[in-house]
Amino acid sequence: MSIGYACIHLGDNETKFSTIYLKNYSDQKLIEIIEKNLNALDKIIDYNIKNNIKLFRLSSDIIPLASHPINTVPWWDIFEEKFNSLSKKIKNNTIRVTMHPGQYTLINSPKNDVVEKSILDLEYHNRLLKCLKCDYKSKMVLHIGGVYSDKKTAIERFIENFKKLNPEIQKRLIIENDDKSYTIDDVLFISSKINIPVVFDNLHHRLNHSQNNKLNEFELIDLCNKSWKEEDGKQKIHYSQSANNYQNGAHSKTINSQKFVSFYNQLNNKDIDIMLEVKDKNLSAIKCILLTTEDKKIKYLEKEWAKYKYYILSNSQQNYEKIRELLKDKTKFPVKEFYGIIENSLSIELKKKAQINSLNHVWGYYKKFADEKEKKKFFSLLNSYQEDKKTLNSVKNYLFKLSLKYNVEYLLNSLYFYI
DNA sequence: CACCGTCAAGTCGCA
DNA sequence: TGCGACTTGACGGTG
Repeated sequence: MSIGYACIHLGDNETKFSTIYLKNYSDQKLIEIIEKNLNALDKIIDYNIKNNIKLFRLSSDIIPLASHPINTVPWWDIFEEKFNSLSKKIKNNTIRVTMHPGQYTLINSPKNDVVEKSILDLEYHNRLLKCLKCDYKSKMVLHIGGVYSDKKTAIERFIENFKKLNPEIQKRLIIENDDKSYTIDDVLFISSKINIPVVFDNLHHRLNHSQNNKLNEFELIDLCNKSWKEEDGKQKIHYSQSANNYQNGAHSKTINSQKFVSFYNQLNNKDIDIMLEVKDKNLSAIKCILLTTEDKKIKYLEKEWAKYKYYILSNSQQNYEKIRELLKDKTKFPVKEFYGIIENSLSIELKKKAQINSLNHVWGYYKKFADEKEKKKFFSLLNSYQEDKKTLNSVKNYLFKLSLKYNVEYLLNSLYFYI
């Protein structure tokens, strides 16, 4: 079983993907951006290896404007060497990569041009996976698409258009229930017709399910399991929690560890891959991996603590002390308590006065290095923030710059500037 | 350098 | 008929 995250990586600015707009398009610029993005991907893969994250969704944005006619750059040739080295890393570390074409990729649209463009987009996704020499266990997840005021016909169109796809794409595609139109019943029905795997998404299911189906989510996961064949690899599901309330499909800031563990336990040790959909991405992936690992060593929690500690300190002195106490006994592995306290700190919205206190606190780390000009600048920014003339982020950004300049490692390696 | 409107693409629901 | 939500961050023009 693997737990993974989607596309974006937190905690390192060099792993950010860049893009290009039509207005400013040039081949040269595009090539530079692709190179930058592949290097970012490389760093993300390294991070995933280091943190034992074996499941990862590649961003569709690695190649900007990938299926747009303006882009005629043969990037698969230009970056062949880079792709080869990436593919080795992925393979040697048995990472399963997947992709998820976006909301505009619709093979069941009644409009021909929409379908044609969608097929081009699917071809792009397949091509990228091929460049990385991924086998057919590397899947592309697709939603069914629109309803177009006639669901039955829209489903038929999906099935008919699927049958016309390139067999390579057919072997990669898996289908997922969505939060508005197609329930898990609909998706299982389509799967029964075209014989491809089904991804169960728990949050979409909660927001959109048929009243007739009395099965609970774990029984449905079992049902979906039957759609996965040997050559498809392990069954994959999407797991997320909603940000605020049951009406909203927006994903939560972080995974609540109690809820996750309860869900996980009800899976009864089934060997399936869980793709997390959550705003804090890799952070929640590591959390969920540690919450469920058999390898219960306190050093993993200590490593996590090193990343979180300055943020927690800036947010809650009390929680900071609690965790220090918690990690004293080196023979234990208090993972649930640990993340419980972290989550508590993350949920605290600091008042301005407390924010200023914590900014002052962080400033303490540079005091020794910073010159008079930098000191002046910091306090002027702080003052502007106090008077609502500047945002909190502008002060934080300045401190981040100082961290880079003076290479204050413990702050650069911490999540203080990223969460 | 901070701020903020805008960005390739589709569909749906609602004013 | 047209616009915001979906979900999202990054680009890049502006002041």
